[in-house]
Amino acid sequence: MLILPKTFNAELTLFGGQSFVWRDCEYGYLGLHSNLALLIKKTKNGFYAEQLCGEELDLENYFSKPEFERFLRSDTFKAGSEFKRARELLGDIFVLKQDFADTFFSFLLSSNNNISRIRSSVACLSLKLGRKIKLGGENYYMFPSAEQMAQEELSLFYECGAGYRAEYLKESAQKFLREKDGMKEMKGIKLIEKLKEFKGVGDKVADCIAVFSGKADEYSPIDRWAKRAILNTYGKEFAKYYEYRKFLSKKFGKHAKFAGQYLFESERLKGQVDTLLSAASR
DNA sequence: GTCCAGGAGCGTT
DNA sequence: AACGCTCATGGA
Repeated sequence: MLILPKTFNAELTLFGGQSFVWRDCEYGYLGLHSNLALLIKKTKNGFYAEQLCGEELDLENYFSKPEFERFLRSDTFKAGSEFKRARELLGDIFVLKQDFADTFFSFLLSSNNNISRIRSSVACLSLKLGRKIKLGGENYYMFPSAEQMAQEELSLFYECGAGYRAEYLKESAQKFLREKDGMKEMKGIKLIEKLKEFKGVGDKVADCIAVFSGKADEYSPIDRWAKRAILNTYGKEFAKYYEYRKFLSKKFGKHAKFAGQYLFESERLKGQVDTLLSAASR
């Protein structure tokens, strides 16, 4: 069991677009990876994470808790910094170290897509292909294994709303099986470059897979929100993806994944707040 | 009907 | 190396 602080922002951490395997449940939140199930109990006193099944997992490591605490003690996170202010507003956004295969397939679905559609496709794939587990008398379905993904027909992926990304899944699943052992020890930019060899994986998706599977703390994915945040916060704009990548890793070093996540969420929520305000004024 | 979403592939310049 | 077009799909 792992105690998470009261300041843990479960919504942004679990549903903010770094993971698509979490859902609400009676006690709090349920996370169904391909090989393990996690439960976060929400109580008046805080959050309690525990593992329900699967090969034993280091929960602190899954939530990057030690790294996050280091981030809080770092020069990047200091009085008056943009991150100190962001945390006061948004609480603790942890960056998960998820199963590599689950993260790989999830983010193949992410290009030119939105978070709720990605989640619904992941839920659909899990329902159709995933291992069934019984929890509290109810059936749940875990994320499909890579082996399972590799033997499916294209049509199955279309049925789950993957759209044109169905071909990414179909093609990359075969290659994933062949290459996963070779990628086991890779991390950082070397892993990112390797991932880009897969169909459907460009710069951004490669960063997502590497960072959100816990293999590249010194990077953070740069999507449209991150670009807007970097422009608004630091007045910087670049033509090339690798220039953004270099900017983040140079400025924030091993804390880049947390810095990037706070920039992303701050910018993304700014839009949502504007939407809510304009809706309220009408 | 149009626009947008944690973009990438592919052909043309 | 740098553009521009296209790719499903559901919600706003």
